[in-house]
Amino acid sequence: MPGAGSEQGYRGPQVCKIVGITYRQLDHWDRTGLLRPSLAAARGSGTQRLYSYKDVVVLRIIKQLLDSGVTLQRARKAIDFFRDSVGDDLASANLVLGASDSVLARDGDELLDLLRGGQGVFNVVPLSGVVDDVRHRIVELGAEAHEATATAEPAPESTRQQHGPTDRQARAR
Amino acid sequence: MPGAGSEQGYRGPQVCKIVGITYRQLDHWDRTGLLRPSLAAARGSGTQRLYSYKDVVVLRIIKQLLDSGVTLQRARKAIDFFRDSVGDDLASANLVLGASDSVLARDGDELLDLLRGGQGVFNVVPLSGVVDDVRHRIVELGAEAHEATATAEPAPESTRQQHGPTDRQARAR
DNA sequence: TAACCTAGTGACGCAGGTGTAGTTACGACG
DNA sequence: CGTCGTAACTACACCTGCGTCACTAGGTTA
Repeated sequence: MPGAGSEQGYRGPQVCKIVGITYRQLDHWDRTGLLRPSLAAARGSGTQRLYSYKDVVVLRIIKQLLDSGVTLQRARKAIDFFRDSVGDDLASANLVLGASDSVLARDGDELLDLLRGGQGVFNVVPLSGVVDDVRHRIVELGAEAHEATATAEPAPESTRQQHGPTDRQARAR
Repeated sequence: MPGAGSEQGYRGPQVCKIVGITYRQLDHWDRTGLLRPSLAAARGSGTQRLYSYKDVVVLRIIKQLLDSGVTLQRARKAIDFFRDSVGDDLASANLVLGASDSVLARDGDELLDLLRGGQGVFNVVPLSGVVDDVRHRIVELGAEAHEATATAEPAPESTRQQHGPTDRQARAR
């Protein structure tokens, strides 16, 4: 076991443990384009995928969507939207999925407006919760998964930026 | 076409139009126990299923869940909960589905508490919206679907009961 | 009673998502 | 340079949720 530090990002099997999915799923999601490792793709049997910290968060979002009974298809659309409209400030708001579109709601009021306005079903993903969740899971496994502590992680504090009085609201589809 | 009034409830193909699903789906959902017609079950090729008004509303809920990308599996659990905990006062609250349990949230505050408290994904179904929705759809098709105007319908007004200051909150699983 | 319309039934098939298992190949170490 | 561990690849199979289509059987009307 060589000294950690040279590696960046997380490798496939490790990601599975952190996120709580099977390797088969991770593989399938890569091949079908749901989410491919942004640091290093697989290039044959002997190689290995390398996922960034953000990748892990996104994967965890997908996992939670699945757990709550959302289709992979719907998750795909949600992730597409997420990638387009969320920058590096993960945990900034709530991701709200309607029947045909996705929205970012910054605070509770916006959320209530959305829920009151539309007559359909909404799937709500509290992003900050997911980010905290991922952090905990990494720490818990940290003892075992000694190597590959990511430099892609945006430093332990910076994720905590609270939402200001901005009223921006992205929308897609 | 005999004078309407002798019949009660809605027959299969009609329900499909109102709810917006295919006959195959309705059939499948009956056979697999998701929702069977509460007024009359099918008893052979020549017979016909008879659905109550509440059945139609529930079916519409399922349909909207599907549209928003929720699995049939999850919908099954949701409907089980719905049947157990919602009486005849449909449209009373919001049906909130978490990863492992279902909840009825009466007002916006309860909703926000739920969303803030849990760190998972939530699927929110505004029941009053669904009831209105069904009503409109029946009216729209009413001109064409002349027959079988249900007596199971709880009279055009009585559904509108507003939620009082009660703080009951059912929960399952 | 024969002809029809309507609605439920059965069999078949397909696609997506995933488990299982065996195979292959990179990279490290002796 | 051979061996080994690990991770990715391939093939197969299964299960759910339907679409399609041909078939069957009440009920009604002629």
